[in-house]
Amino acid sequence: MNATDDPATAAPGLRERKKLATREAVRAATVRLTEQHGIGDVTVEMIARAADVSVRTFFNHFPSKEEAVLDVVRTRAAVLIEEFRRRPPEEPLLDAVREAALTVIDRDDALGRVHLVALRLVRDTPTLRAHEMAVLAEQEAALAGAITVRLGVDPASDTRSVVAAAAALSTLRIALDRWLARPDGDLRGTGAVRSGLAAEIDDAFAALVHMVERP
Amino acid sequence: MNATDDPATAAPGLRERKKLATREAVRAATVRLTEQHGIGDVTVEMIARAADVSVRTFFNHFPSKEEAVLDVVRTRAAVLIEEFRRRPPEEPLLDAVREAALTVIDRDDALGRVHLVALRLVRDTPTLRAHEMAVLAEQEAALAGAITVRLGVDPASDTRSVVAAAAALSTLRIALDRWLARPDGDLRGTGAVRSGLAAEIDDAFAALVHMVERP
DNA sequence: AGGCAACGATGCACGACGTGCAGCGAATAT
DNA sequence: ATATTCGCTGCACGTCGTGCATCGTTGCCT
Repeated sequence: MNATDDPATAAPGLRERKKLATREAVRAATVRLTEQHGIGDVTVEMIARAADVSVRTFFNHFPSKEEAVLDVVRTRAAVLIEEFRRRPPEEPLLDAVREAALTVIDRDDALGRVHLVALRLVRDTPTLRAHEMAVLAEQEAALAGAITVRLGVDPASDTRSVVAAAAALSTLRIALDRWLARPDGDLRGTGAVRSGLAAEIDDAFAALVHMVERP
Repeated sequence: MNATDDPATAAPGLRERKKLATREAVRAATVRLTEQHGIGDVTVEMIARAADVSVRTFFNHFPSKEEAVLDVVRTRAAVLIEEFRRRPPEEPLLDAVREAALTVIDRDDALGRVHLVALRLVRDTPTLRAHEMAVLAEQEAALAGAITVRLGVDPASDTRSVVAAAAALSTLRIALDRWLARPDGDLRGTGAVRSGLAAEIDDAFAALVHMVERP
């Protein structure tokens, strides 16, 4: 056990850093090769060679190539929920979701490029979209839990939270898709990215409200 | 070519019927074995033996065991959209979706038992849930198209239809899940099934409206 | 009826996937 | 300095999914 600090805030240590490094190398190689050849024509062996690790090591970090690409999505979704939890409780639900999403954008805006490529891959490749939906389904439960806390209702047998979580995530997904479809909104400065995506989110949420209010 | 009739309404012919029969046998065997051992501990070879076909034949009908189970979901979703298309255009959107869903229930209520088991399996098995989400993502596009037609708007660059489709399917999925969670609502008469599910659907849609209107 | 074309079922081969297991060597704790 | 933890690696093995050639049945045509 580390003598200096709590494990969460502690300096990662060399071992940990190396581990993270290889994981990153594997992830990057997967995204790059998938971008070049399409996920179907990439073998794990190719990825391993490109990342300069053994095949076995690849599987030590990810259960499949798809998951390696999806790692971005999973992380983003987790962060989104985390941010949502710290929004002020008096804020309207949809606003809280919206702001949480924008905060996520601001956070890894600097990472940018690689993430964008991965997100586009997920958006355009059927196999990856399928896996994305699976990830979102997992996070739907987590978000629903957070909403029950926010509303102060009984976690079990509460329909509202689950429906709200599902609707919110679906809407955000569509907004992100639409934004990714923009031909130019690639490597803008931070401000442009945020405002561009914010516009799409507003648009999508407006559509949701419109559907309910105007049958 | 069949001399008597249009191919769609024509008598299927022996070949076709045999094909359907084996497909059904395979599907049934998959569901049954999965129910017994869990999808993880079932091999395609086991299924093939149980259905009395070759392994190769299995893959001629389904690309994986998961898809064999998911076949129910895929069919139901397709029928749902078909029914939605024939709802009167002046009907409110959510009502149309609701009625279409109920019509689907009425349709294969008689098939009942096997379908219920399959749906429960999908609901409880992570792997199958993931595949379900993938199927729903496909159907989301189809439903969005149908909504586009209904609203008479431009299919491209219309956010409302996609958002509406996603929200509707998510809500229906949750309603179905909740209904499947009922311990007793298994093999009731037609009326009970319909009303039971109808109640869940109303509940879920109400939750959706509630979320939007009461932030 | 008889022969020909269409088509589903089958077996075979092969590459890829994913996991359990054991050994090695570097990082870390004592 | 020594013991221990832990990530990386190679190996073996069962399973998956597909292309290909073949066989037998069904359906169509004259």
